[in-house]
Amino acid sequence: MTADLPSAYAPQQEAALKAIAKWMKGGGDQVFRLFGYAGTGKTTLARRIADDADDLVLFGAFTGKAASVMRQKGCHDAATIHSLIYRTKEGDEGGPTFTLNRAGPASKADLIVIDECSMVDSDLGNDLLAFGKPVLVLGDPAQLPPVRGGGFFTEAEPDVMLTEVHRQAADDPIVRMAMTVREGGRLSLGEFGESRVVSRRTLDPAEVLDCDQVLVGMNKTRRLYNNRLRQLAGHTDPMPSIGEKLVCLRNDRTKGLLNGSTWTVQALRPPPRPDTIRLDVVPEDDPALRRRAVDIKVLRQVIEGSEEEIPFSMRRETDEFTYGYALTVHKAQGSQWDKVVLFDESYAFREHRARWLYTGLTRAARAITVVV
DNA sequence: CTCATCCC
Repeated sequence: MTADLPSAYAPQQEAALKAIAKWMKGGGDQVFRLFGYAGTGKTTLARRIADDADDLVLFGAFTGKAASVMRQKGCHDAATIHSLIYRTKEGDEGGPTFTLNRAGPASKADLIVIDECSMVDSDLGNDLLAFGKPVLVLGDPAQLPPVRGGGFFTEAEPDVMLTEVHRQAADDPIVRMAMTVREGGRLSLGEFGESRVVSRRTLDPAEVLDCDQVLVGMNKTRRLYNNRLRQLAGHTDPMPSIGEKLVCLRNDRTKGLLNGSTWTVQALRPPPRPDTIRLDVVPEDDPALRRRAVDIKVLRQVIEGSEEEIPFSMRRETDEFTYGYALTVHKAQGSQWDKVVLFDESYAFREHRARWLYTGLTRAARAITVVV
C-alpha cells in the first residue's frame, strides 16, 4: 500500500473512519455505505480502511476499468465483481452466461470493498450479498445509475455521507460547477479558471482538437463527432491510420485490454483477412505504466461501429475497438482526463439529466469546456 | 431527445 497518507483528517472523515471501525467489529448490517461527492476525499479514506484491515480484504468494482483504477490507488488485486462471484459458461448463442461461484474468491473474504458502487445494479448487488460477507461500498450517489436494474447500493441512504469538499478542491472550478449542477442549478456562460462554458456558435474547432477527450451524450452524436474529428485531422480512409485514437470495447485480461480504455495506433500490420485489420496500439491514459504495444485484430465492421449483430464465434477470435475521439459520458464513467470538452446533451437523459452532466463534468481533472 | 456491463 502507499505510504503517503495524510496524518490529519477533516472532522467528517475522522467520524467516517470511526463509524466504519465500529461496523467492522460486526453485529450490525451486512452493508456499510460510505458515500461522497467528488472532492470529498473518499479515495483517501478507502486507502486508509484497506491499510488498517488485518483480515482478508477483497477489492472489487463493476467494470474492469474501475477495478484497474482501484489497483492504481493501492487496492491489491482489485478485480471485477463478476470475477469474484461468478463462474462463466459459454452460452449457445448469447455469449457467456454467469453462475454463482459458491467456492470462489468472495466465499473466502472477511471483508469485500466495492468502489464506484453507483454502477452496481440489483442483480449483481443481490448476488454479491448472497455470499453473506460484510461489504463496504464506496460511491458517489450524484453519478449516473446503471442503465438497467437501478443503483442497487446508491438507492438506499448512506451510513456516512461525505459532503465537505476539501480546501484545494473547494477552489477548483470543476468541483464548483459539479456542485452547482448536483444542487439543481444551471451553468452560466463564461470562463472559470482554465475551464469555460461556451455556446456551440462560438466554439473554436481547434479547442476540440486540442483537448484530451471529447464527451457527448448519445451514440448518434458520438459517431458523428468521431467522423468529423477524423475529417478535421485529414483522415480519409475509413480504417485507422498511425496516430489515430481508438477506444477498447471489451476486456481481455491476458492482453491487458480494458473496456473503455483509449489507445493510439502505433503501427499497421498486414490484414489477416479481408474483413479484419491488424494493428499495434499503445495505451493513451497511462503510457508510463506500460510502454509495450499490443497487437490487436479488429473486424472492419466493429471499427466502423456497425449496428449489425456479429456472431459470437467471430467476436471471440477478434478484439473490439472503435474510434475514440468522442465517447459517451456513460462509457467514460470511471475514467478521467486532464482536458475535456463536454457537449451538453443532458436534455436527452430526462430524470437523470443532472446526474449525466455531473458525471461528465467530473471526468475532467484539470480543465473542462462545456459546450451548451 | 437515451444509456450499458460482465468472461477466457
